[in-house]
Amino acid sequence: MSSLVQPARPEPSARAKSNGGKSERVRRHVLQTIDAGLGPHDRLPTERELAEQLGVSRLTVQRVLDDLTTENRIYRIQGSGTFVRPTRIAKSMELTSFSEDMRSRRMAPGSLEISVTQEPAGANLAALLELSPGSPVVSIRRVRTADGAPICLERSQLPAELVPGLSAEDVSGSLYELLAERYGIQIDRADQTIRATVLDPDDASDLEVPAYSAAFEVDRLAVDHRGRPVEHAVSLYRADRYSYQLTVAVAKRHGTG
Amino acid sequence: MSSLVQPARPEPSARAKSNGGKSERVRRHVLQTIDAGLGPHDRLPTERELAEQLGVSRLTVQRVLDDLTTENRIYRIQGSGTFVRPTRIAKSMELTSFSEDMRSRRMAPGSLEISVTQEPAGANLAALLELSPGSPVVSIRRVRTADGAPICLERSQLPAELVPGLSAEDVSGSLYELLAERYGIQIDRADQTIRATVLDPDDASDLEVPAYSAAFEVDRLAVDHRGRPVEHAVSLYRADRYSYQLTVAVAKRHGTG
DNA sequence: ATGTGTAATTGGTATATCCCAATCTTGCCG
DNA sequence: CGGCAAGATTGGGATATACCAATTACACAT
Repeated sequence: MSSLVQPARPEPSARAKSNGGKSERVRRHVLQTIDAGLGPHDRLPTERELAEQLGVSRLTVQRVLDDLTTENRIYRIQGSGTFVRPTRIAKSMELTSFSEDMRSRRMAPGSLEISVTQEPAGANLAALLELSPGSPVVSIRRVRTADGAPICLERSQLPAELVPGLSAEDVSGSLYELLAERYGIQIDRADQTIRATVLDPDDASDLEVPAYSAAFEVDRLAVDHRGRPVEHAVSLYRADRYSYQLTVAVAKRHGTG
Repeated sequence: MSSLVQPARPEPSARAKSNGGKSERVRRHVLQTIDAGLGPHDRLPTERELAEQLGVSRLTVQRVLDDLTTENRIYRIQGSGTFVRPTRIAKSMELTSFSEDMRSRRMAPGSLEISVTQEPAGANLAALLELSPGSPVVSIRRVRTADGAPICLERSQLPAELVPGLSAEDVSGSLYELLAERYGIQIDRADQTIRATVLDPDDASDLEVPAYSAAFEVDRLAVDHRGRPVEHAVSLYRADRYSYQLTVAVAKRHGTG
């Protein structure tokens, strides 16, 4: 339906530095390297190589790579290397599970009407989770509450092999905490698409609001630190109880290029 | 109407480091210092002082302050000091003006039905812009377009003294670029609250969609690098043409504490 | 009282160096 | 062939040091 759009791009406002700092040179070099031949998940030269090639110290290279990591254009794995992120999406913000989110407002998170089922993955979902089509997937459906009032209708799907023995009682609380504690899976980041929408009568009923009320629809793909997809989720948030507040800032320290 | 909620909080997932790295110690110390007695815009000890007090190198302190800057908990002014940010809101993402946003998708940004008026500030607006009530404020109303199609209805308000001689012809393009080029005002960051809503018939008509269609309402307060409020704006985005896509990530390198 | 220039202060950038931790490679042994 | 251990590779963290750039404070001249 909607044409997906990204809110930001690594094209900072004009702020050319006359001195031509070395960091900028390194940054440009790395970005050119990426834009030139490198595809997603390709490996960049090592920090030590870049430092030597460009005639700067390794720490300077590290700073630049730190920035690019913050901007989600690359990721690093200690002992392995530095790699190109697939799509360069917006900037990072802190990952929020529903439970953390609510607790930070001193509200008690909970769940209603939990169902946990297992089914074979369709083509789309299989692609998202990097499974073969038909692989078993665990589907979790929950109405999330804060202090008992419904806030969010959440449908999560995970590869069944990652969560053996998962039952409905397990997911009355935080799914991410459960993943970490029982299955040793650390969610590292997630790509989210947020849309404004209106609720169809069924979903509205579950959230206890009138049909066609305004809502956020959040589509999320969460991955662990190695980039392995762990969870696909679609959440519907009541607009009258939930809004996004955030601070946006122009990028620091990167010249125009 | 809606209870404002923040999507994130600086409470990273449990990831205690056993070694007790120095960065963590410094981070904790700084955060405690802030939480203890310091209020908004109070000055923190200098980098050199912190380094000496905590027995670490200045560079280590700088890294920690870099992180806290990224997290929008502090800000730094070269030659002056390091200061506490007012409210600790979510994480930063790149600031996007509508024009930049559209160009990054290779769509041509434009404006329709521009009106520029001047009026005295009411109490609320005056407080937001840190003016005395009744001070003159320039109001800009625009229907923003991408490739000619209406996308967003935007109402901006700026202190009149900041933009002398502003006329309707001036704001057919990017307001932020105009501020930078003609008035030397660099927008540094903005606090935004994003809500899901439905369009009332008037606004829907301006955006050429049916009444009560879904939309994003973005409430923005933009400030320059010294924290001086420059613009207050309320924007309504067509949900069928616009969605937010972003990558969220768990915070790096900060232990649980 | 007002402006002006200089010096001190404070954050910004960069270097060289060291060791640690996670990962990957290689080769040996069963 | 499989598995495991040692070593090389690679990012992570920290130090000491030096100089630059923006801001502020203050003494001084007008």
